[in-house]
Amino acid sequence: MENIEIAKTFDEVADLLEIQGANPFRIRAYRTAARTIGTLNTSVESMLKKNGHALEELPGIGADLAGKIEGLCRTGGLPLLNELKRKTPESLVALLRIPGVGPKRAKLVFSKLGIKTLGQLEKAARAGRLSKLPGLGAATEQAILRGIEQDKVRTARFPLAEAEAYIRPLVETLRATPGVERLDVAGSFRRRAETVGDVDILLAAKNAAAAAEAFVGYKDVKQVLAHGETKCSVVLRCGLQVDLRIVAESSYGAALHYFTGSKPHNIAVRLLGVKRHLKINEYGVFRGKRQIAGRTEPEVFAAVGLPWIPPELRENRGELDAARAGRLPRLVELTDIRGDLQMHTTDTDGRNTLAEMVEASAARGYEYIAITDHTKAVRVAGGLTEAGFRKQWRQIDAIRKTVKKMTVFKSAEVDILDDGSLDLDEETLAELDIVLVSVHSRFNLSKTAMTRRIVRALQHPRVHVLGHPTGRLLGKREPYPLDMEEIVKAARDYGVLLEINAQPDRLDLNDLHVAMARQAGVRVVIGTDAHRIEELGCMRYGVDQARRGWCEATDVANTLHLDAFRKLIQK
DNA sequence: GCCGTTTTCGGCCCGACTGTTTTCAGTCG
Repeated sequence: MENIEIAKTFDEVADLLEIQGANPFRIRAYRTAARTIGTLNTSVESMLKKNGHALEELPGIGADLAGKIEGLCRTGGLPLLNELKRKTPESLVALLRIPGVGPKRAKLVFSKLGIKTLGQLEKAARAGRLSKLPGLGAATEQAILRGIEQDKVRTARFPLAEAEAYIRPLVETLRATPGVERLDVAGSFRRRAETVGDVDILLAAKNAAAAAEAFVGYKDVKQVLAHGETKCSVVLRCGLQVDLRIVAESSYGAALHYFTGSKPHNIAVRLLGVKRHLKINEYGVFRGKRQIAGRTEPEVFAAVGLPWIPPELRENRGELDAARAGRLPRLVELTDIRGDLQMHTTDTDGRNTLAEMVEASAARGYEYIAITDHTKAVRVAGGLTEAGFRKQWRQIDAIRKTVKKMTVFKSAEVDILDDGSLDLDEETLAELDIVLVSVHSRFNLSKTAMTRRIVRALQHPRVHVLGHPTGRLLGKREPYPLDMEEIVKAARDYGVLLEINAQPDRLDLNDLHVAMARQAGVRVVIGTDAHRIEELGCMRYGVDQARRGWCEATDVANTLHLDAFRKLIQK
């Protein structure tokens, strides 16, 4: 059983327990455990194989939950979940998705009206039967109906880059509003998560009411969900929800910390506060009624004895322990990047010529780039034959004579065929400076077969980089099944770099896999996979992902200067 | 259901907005 399945099972247990009105702390225990298991970077099954009691070492998992996880792995089922489903239809869980419907109301409509599904809820709302229930009125009924409509067209989470595009003009509007003194986009956006569900904006203003007005009156606001004195919430036309919080300057740091999250990180920090008899909220750090910190973010951390922690690490995945021990990584930065190791040209499916890509890359100040056009198996991209590459090399040789400041590596994104062999002959492979390999077909192999296929490719002595290792497209295509622990091990054993593909809808490896590679001592390389010159700018999203995986510059191969990088790729 | 530098029992992070219940529950983040 995969970790993610265990996490989903526990979340479902928590949902059903909530509807049944169980002890909130018991519910929280299941949610915490779900998150812990879901973000673990080794599989539970392999942990159990090594040590039967390893699970109990995990924070928030005691004897009981460890036993349940073990049972899940052994039998594939959980008796508690079956028991809960017997009492409460599992279809009720879908009702919790609707804004305005929580566990209490789900239980209420089920017990009073026999409603079990979203469809039945909609019907009851249209018939005005919800507003007759105690505690519900016409306004709530309408809100629920709107929520159901929204749910039908609900777009998935937004890739970070897309959210950025929608938020930038809103932020400019707010900054230009008279009286606005400070403004930050917080939340998962500031943590540089690969996707964001909503966007949190924090600001300090002389005139809070005017700032709130400017926010709810923004031209692209479709719907105002809440409009209070310090808190507003809207949905933009694009479907993105944006929350605004307005605080005093004296609370700004505490609020920035609070709204940056993540929630589990905040809870962990607040617990540290509780141990020191401090109360931490979005207004500051308080001893009794006296505020002792909160104007700046570093003050908040200092109050619980910690140095400032970069937002990308705030996921409660060990950053507090690392901070306490003085072992926070010095995260890689965009300015550390000296080269881009994946890009395409008009010779295959790129939109700019080789010369244009080279010129634009040089303008970014890179020391080196790799031209990685597709090979012939990728027909839709017009992949090159061996002869095609030789023709391209003549162009590169010519460019090398004129472009002196930047090295252009002859490279290719060589297709990994079904059986793990490579889509170029040995002679051509041997003449490439860098061999990047990746999978573009037969995504439906079994986990075992796909893992074997890729490991075999990594064993090839000419291979330097594994491109977009899991093949996912955010919101469009799931990663193909893969035993990432095996892939990382193979990368280490055969000296292959793992790519962080910086395309905003790939970001592949994900943050957890990056951390896994780093822990195994496998270097990553960040490539933009640019298909046009504008996409060379995606590098920063790849750097964000590396930072979320705790990477320092030394963990990222393309932070090396040219000479050191050349040495690294000598196999 | 978890956990322990006050505790193996009795705690468990904290606050805003909305609607409707005339004082607060439910929901949300």
